[in-house]
Amino acid sequence: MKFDVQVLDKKWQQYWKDQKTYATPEDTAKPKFYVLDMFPYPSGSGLHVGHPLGYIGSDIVARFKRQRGFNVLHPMGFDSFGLPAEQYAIDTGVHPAESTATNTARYREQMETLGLSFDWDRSVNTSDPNYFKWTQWIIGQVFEHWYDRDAQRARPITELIAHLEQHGTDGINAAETEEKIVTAREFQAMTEKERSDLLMNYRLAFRSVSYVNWCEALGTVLANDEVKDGRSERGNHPVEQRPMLQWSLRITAYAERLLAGLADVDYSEGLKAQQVNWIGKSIGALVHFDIEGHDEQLDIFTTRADTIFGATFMVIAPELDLVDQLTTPEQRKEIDDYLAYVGRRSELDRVSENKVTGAFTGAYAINPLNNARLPIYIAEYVLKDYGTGAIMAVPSDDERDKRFAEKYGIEIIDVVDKSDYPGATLKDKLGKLINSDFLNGMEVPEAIEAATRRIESLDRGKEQVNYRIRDLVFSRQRYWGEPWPIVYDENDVPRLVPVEALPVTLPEMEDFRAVSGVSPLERAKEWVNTPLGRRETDTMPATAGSNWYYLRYMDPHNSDAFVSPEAVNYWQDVDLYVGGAEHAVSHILYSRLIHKFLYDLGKVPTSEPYKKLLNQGMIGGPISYIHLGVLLTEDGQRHPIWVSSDVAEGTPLSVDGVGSGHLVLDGSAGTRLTPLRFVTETSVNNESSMRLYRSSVEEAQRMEHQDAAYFRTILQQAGAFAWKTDREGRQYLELSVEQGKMSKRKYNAVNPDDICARYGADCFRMYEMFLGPIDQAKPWSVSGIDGVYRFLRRFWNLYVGEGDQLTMSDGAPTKQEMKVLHTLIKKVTEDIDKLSFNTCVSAFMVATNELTKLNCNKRAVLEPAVRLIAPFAPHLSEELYRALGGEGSVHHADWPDVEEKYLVEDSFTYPIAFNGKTRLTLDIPADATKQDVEDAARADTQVQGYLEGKTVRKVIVVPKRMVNFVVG
RNA sequence: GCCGCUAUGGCGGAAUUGGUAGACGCGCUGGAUUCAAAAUCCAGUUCCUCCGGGAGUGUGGGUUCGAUUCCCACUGGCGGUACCA
Repeated sequence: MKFDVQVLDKKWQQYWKDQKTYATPEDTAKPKFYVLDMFPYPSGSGLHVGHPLGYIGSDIVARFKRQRGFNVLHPMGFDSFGLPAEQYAIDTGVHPAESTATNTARYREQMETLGLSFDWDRSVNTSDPNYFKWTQWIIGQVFEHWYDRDAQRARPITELIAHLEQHGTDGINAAETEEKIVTAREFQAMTEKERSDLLMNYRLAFRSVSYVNWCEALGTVLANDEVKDGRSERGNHPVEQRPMLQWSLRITAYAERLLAGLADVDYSEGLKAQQVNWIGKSIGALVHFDIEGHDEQLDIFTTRADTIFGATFMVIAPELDLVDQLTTPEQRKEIDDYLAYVGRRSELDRVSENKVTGAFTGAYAINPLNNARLPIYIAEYVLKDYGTGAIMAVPSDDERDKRFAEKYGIEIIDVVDKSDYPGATLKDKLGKLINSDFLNGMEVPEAIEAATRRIESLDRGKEQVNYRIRDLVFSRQRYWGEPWPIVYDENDVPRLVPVEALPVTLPEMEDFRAVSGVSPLERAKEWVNTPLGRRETDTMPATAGSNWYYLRYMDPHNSDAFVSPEAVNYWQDVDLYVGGAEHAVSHILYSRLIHKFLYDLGKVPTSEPYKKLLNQGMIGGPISYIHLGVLLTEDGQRHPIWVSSDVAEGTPLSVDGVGSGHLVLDGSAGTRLTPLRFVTETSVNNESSMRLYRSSVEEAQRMEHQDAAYFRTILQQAGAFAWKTDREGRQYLELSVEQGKMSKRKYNAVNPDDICARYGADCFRMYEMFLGPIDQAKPWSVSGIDGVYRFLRRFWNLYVGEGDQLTMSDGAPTKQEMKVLHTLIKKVTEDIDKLSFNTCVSAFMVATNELTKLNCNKRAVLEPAVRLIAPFAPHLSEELYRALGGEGSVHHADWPDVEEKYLVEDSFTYPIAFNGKTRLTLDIPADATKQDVEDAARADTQVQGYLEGKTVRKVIVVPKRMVNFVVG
């Protein structure tokens, strides 16, 4: 038998596939363990070395748990619907179903190459009709329910209808779009269409006109989490706010439970904090202000009711309908001009400029506590979506109100004396109330309470909890997603497509490009018009399929239900969920929402989907940039040139064939990404730069390669290159470099296939684990992989000697050999449980070094070691296990138990410290008492040397730890 | 700004409840083997040093017989988020 990684990898991967070694048996007698990796989107570029970090970690746990006697569910599938697949299809002309199938096959192949122990028979695909039938069913159920705040759960819409018929809205405490009051009589008199419209106010999946993130370039609306800094996360296109008729999920109904549930799960503090921030709970007061000369009231939300005597004006969001009603004729022009200005401004301007602007409506509100007249302004800084979209402005205690007041010359009344709290800012709720009538002298928290109570007693408002989280926009005007299972009748009443008619599949279309705000499905006339009615043409976002997929793996082929009660009652929930931190908010939050909804329906037995979450750290790679500047020649001509990153503006330059002048960095200057394959690292201590040599540029001109083509393009953009010359006379440009997430777009992705081919999957797996703690970010580097390879060779050589023959002896192992083995068992068992895989690899190295030194060839030591390394190096361990005569697969073999008796030491090497500084060590019997240890130490001549001429003030002896002499 | 994470040799990193800082690996240095190289093996490798020692876990303080570990105040890096009333 030879240590030939390519042969071993292929042999055992084929064997596992043939034998279905990793199939999950329906064995409910065993305890279950569910290890899940986050659903990948199968992109065209395949896996890079950052992806497997999590996959290997979870695979080790899955294999470990199998060996420990658990029935392990460890599946993998693909999030194949969604924007990226569709954009790719539009760019390449390949139908998304086709590209998805190709990419999925490639992902699976790569995962098999890594030796991952997935049960592929349970694989799912969100774009598979057998799968999305149940996505549609679940969303249909959401549509058929409303949220009863008193019962704190979802209830069937039929129960709401029954209540409305008997009592109207009286006695209903529901999660709703807006507060509505309807009597039973009114409800009974309603037409079907009117009823349907009213119910939309309560449904958990509902259709409404609201301001949404519209992305013109993508031709669709986006959810809040798909927008970053006013641009689409996918494609980086500008996004604007537009009122549109859209389907949404009422996640706000579950805000409190989503918050409370975090206490029951094992997620990192950071991740919990992100969820808490996203939900954004704040406790404050809703206060009604009268408006002079109007019947309407102005409702505001504030967390600082105590500062109400400091309110000197009101501000409402420009988008509110109330604006039009409040504007006086004299102010009409000013308001219209301002609204036009706001309309012109993109989300991006708003975010980036952060300046205070506004306009006066001409109307006045009346402070309910002191009847002060407060001018009502509109201003961009007040958001229509938060609270009531209106505020009472207290310039003395709010940064933005202060800037606004200063700009428009509005009075500022100090109401909080912060002199007792030096260093406190306006945001801190600290200080003593002044100029505030009955609140004077109170500390802020007390005053908030008192003011709220007074407002309530005057019936001018109430305490209110407010959330930052918005309902989840669940419509996309795109082709590649699940169609909403909704049809509209002749009166435009939406009806759920019955389960027998599911799935609603996509029509075949030649051209599925989105056209401004209209779903491409509108063009599939035959598909849209059905005997049941007119189909909804919006599709669902990618999150629809991914927020419940972990349940489908429990029972992937069920055609009667999304999961059978038996399956879900056995598998319950995910014990360990591993994936990237980029899904910390959206994916985790939305699947928690759907899970809680299904819990309310009694379809799942647990209230949280993921018990423990591990976010693997990102593996970064260098991203190199080539710098573009302008050469301003003496005759005033401007020539674009590529320059070294360290060349400063104004530097005199002379470029062959162009002339001489100096460098200008202005509008046309900038950087372009450079494919790393053309770049050489600088030799000395400089990680922020790399060199692009002229020779590689010339090589690129000749190459037939995608990267070479891109590279030629960027070089053609500038007419000349201001080469520098190194010591050997070679010409180069210096590029700037930063570490970043691996992606094909940044030309820094490293493919795991090449590494597996060279070193074998076992080596790759152990090397990735050896890089450091799995949850920490780190740059990719192959330096060190040789060390892991050498270790595997040495491990192999413990078993296989000269002539590739097994060299096992059945002799009794020595005490020392058993100690090495059991130290290893203990360390690896504990560390896998702690998800500390890097230290496991070290432990294997230490044990291998020691056993090599001991020349150990005892079966009693080496056979258990094979079972221990199996989760990390599945191929090599399988080969050795079988060679040693093991039955079946090593991956079903029992995990060795640690026997403490082998770990007991006869003596302990005590560090002897003087005043806390360790000076020497002494071997003292392990069972020595404190006094024995002290006596033994004092008896030592070296110790006596240190103590000579000094007074021993105190001696500290910690048995089996250390000895410390405190001397003076 | 706010929230979270993080800081240890030339590098990745290790160090149960506070108890020998630098395990393991890379790199580097020297040696063995070889005609030579690769591969392999052995030894050394935190820094300073007058070879007695001394300093040392981002910085400054504190608690302690003893601090990488606990407390206080800073600084840098990474990630998230932001007119959220």
